[in-house]
Amino acid sequence: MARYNPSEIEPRWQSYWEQHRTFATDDLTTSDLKNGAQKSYILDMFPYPSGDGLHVGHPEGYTATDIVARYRRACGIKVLHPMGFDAFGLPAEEHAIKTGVHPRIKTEQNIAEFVRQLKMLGFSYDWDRVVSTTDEDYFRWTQWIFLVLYDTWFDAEQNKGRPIDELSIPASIAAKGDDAVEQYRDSKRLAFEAHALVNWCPGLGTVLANEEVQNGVSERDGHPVKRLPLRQWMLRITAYGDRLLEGLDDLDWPTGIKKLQQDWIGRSTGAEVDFYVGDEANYADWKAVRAKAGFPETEMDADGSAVSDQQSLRVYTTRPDTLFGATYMVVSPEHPLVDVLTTAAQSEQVNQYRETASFKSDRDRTDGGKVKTGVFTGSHAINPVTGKPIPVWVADYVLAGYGTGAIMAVPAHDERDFEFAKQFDLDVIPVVDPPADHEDRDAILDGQVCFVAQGLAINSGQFDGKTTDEVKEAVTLWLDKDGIGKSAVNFKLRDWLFSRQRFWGEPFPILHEVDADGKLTGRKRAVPLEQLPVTLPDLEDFKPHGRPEPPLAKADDDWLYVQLDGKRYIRETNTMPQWAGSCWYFLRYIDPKNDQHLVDPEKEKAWMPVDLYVGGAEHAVLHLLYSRFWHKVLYDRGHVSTPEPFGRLVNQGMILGAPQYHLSPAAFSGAKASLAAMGYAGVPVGEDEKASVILVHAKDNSDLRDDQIEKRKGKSFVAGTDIEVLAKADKMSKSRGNVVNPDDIVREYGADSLRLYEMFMGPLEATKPWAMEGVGGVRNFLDRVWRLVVDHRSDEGALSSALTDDDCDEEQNRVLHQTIKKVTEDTEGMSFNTAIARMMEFTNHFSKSEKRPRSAIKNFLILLSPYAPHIAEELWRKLGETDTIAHAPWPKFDEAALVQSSIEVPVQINGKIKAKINVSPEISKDELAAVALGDDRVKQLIDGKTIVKQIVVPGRLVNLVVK
RNA sequence: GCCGAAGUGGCGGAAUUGGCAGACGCGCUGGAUUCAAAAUCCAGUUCCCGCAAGGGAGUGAGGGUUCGAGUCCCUCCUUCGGUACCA
Repeated sequence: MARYNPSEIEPRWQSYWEQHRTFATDDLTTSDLKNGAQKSYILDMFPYPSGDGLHVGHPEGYTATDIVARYRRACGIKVLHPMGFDAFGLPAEEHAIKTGVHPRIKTEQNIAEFVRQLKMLGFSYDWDRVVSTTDEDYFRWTQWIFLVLYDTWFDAEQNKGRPIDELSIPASIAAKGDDAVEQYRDSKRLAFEAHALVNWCPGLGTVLANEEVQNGVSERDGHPVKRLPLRQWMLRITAYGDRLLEGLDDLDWPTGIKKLQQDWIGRSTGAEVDFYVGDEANYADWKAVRAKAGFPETEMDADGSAVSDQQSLRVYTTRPDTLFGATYMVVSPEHPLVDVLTTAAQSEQVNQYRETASFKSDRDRTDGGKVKTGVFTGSHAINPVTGKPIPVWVADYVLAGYGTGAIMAVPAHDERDFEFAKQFDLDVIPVVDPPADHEDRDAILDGQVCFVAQGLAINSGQFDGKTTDEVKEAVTLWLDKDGIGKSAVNFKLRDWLFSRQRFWGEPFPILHEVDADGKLTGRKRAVPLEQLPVTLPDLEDFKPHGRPEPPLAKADDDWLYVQLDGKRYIRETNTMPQWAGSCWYFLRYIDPKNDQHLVDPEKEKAWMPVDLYVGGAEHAVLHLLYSRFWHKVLYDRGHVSTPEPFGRLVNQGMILGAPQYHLSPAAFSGAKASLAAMGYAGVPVGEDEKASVILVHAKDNSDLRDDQIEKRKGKSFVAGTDIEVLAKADKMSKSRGNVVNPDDIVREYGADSLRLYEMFMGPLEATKPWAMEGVGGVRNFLDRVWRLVVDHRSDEGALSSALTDDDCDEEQNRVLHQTIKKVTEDTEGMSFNTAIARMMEFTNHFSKSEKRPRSAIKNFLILLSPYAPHIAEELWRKLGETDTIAHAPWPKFDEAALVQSSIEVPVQINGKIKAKINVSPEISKDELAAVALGDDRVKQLIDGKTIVKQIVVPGRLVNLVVK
């Protein structure tokens, strides 16, 4: 058979690469780099090995990186291009609960399937470096890094993490004894324990991840989810807020992703202000004390909430300039001072309100109807600048976890406060005068409309007439001097809740001391490093035990209890979240088998940072932020050499299903009968406003074809009817029936076609719909490439008789070198779609040639090889080469071959193209103008008119402006 | 609501960044080859008027800058993605 047959050649080359270890990573040391070697670490976001196998979205990014990796190798650059699996996670555990099969078994099966599919696509990974986050050899080091976090405190002065034993202990604490010292240390560690709310689902008897809770009910069975406080491990990512923000500046990342991270970190500047809430009679005394002693530091409790002096209520505001307009205050329902503030008369109402709020999830509180609720505490605070008493309310529009959990409300200049004030009829005092031309100025000054922008101060005593910025500064200074306020910085970023009450995750390497009666003493210690990893216990079954403790608590005492240095300990039973393993996997690829270090420092220095990181935008914030955080801690502690892990980041766009014909549910029910008569049925998808019905053939649920739709006046209708439909491409999903399986594509068209098609669809970053005809299109191209070399009519696979050892003619040479140039530039710029288009043009040109010089074809095959490696290898071999094409050096283009003896230049008259002239490419400006004016058609058109202006751009165009 | 990305033929998309709009592919039309088909090859294919030569319009809408705008500026519309009271 002489036909192009990918199902025969692809597996053959895949096993060739595997046997010859063609893509084993080159050795690389820092001295190689000093001697001029170039390196490139090309990384894919590793997949979660789901039971569904690979979908077509995976190969998109993987093909892109594979092309770059193969291209750079061909350019002589040392390449590290690994793959692995992010294999901890819920689905395997759910599967285990259902079937009793250990998650490890299911996970290994899934990984094996992923590996099969990845190999089937011919990616040039170094398979010797595969890691899985679930391997004990791997998570040993995840636990090790956790212990680094546990052993680190953040020195705000040096702005870096330091070993905990370098933390100086205040004398007052040292005086209280060892336990106090240890508690003090614990309160500063980057990994610390605190009480936080978990989603407990009594119906399922299990704790749920946030993703599993929707609208306050369990996503799986619809049971309501309760929020329970549980002891949790937290990571102090907030300490690195500034560093994470500043680090973004030097990264070659999409600006959109940087912005998302900036917004997520959410740094704001403003002031903290204390409002006196004590007995009015003592206000003067309090002020006097403050003026003398100054503004006390905000002290944090072990769980991160602010400690108060009980006499004052501390707020955070970004608009200290509006302090004169603060007409009431609000504290969050969880605020520690609520009980103190609530008067006896109000206590029933307040308690009830807090109770209701405690059942609401964060989502419930913030989602849905924006109607604000709240209760008056009965107390008043004193506005420090006006000296007037203002009421203090409890309301859940103030979040406990941000700022101080309390606000001064300035309804005239804050939308939320304004809304609340209108609802509860509270005072609105404008203190910022909008610009005179503001359309609502009168209403704003009358307190009828809220104004949040900047202006000039009014109703603000000595500050009247100053600008917002001036007042901000002046008020903050004034408060500072009186010891009742201070400038402050806040982050939206919260500390990272790091523990999960699940089985299938990394166990924490932490031991809690127990006394002789088995009671916790409150003391804990790290598992000694040489005892890592802490492996998961063998459990009989994985069913939830009905209590909100982690499943590991069900383990045998053998696992659970540890004797160490004469003391008895119980193991930590929480497990780490799925993010943990993915925070550092790129380091392990560099040295995957090292059992002494997480990564050999010399190798780490040679390969880091990652030069190209490709993955979906869904990880824009969390994964990338968490990774950067861990990396900075490892950097501070000297374990890695770069402050940032990922130099360049590219987000691949989503691949949508093929367009389908939709109509609204109402339209569908109206037309149901007539559609059924035509053999059509509807598949309802989406919910609420997004609900719609997809039209399909009733007999096999297949989508309608284009010829079953007709277009009239720009609208689409079911052919022969007035039933209007809308063509729309959606995310692939089982319910829509638009999922494309890579196995099917490889079987029908071949892996090279799949790779090529996904790259040809459009720009890598764009969202684009799948079209099966497009796969046929690139397959056509590969067939043509095949016939460039092989005589497809011969049974023995003889080479095409057009092949010759002659040199290229001038035009062939130009086409070849233009192709080399364009493919090189586009591959470097990751514009794969246009590189492929250029290769198609090459193929079209040489297909037509009677004579096809072998040298040109070979050069072309090298250009093609990163894109369609199997066919390139096969034809390379057929042309007599004996080594793999992967070892062929990337061709260079010859600038001289690109120039044409004559080029066509358009001549415009008043901006419209009227003629074209053929000139030499080197023609000067004046000559070009002369040729243009000498052209017959141009002469004719400007005859009798005056040339007002002539624009001559050599090599591009001539434009004559005539009157 | 806010933030981000994007709107170009029947479809996916090109366009050296202000210089020939529609590269390349799909689809479609016609032709060659064939007993016939598949496959292949050749030609055509933005729309409108015209037999043609040619003319006119045209990159979501409207305005502007410019000799010249898909590209820059202003206003608006639509779609997709993200986000959700962060004081």
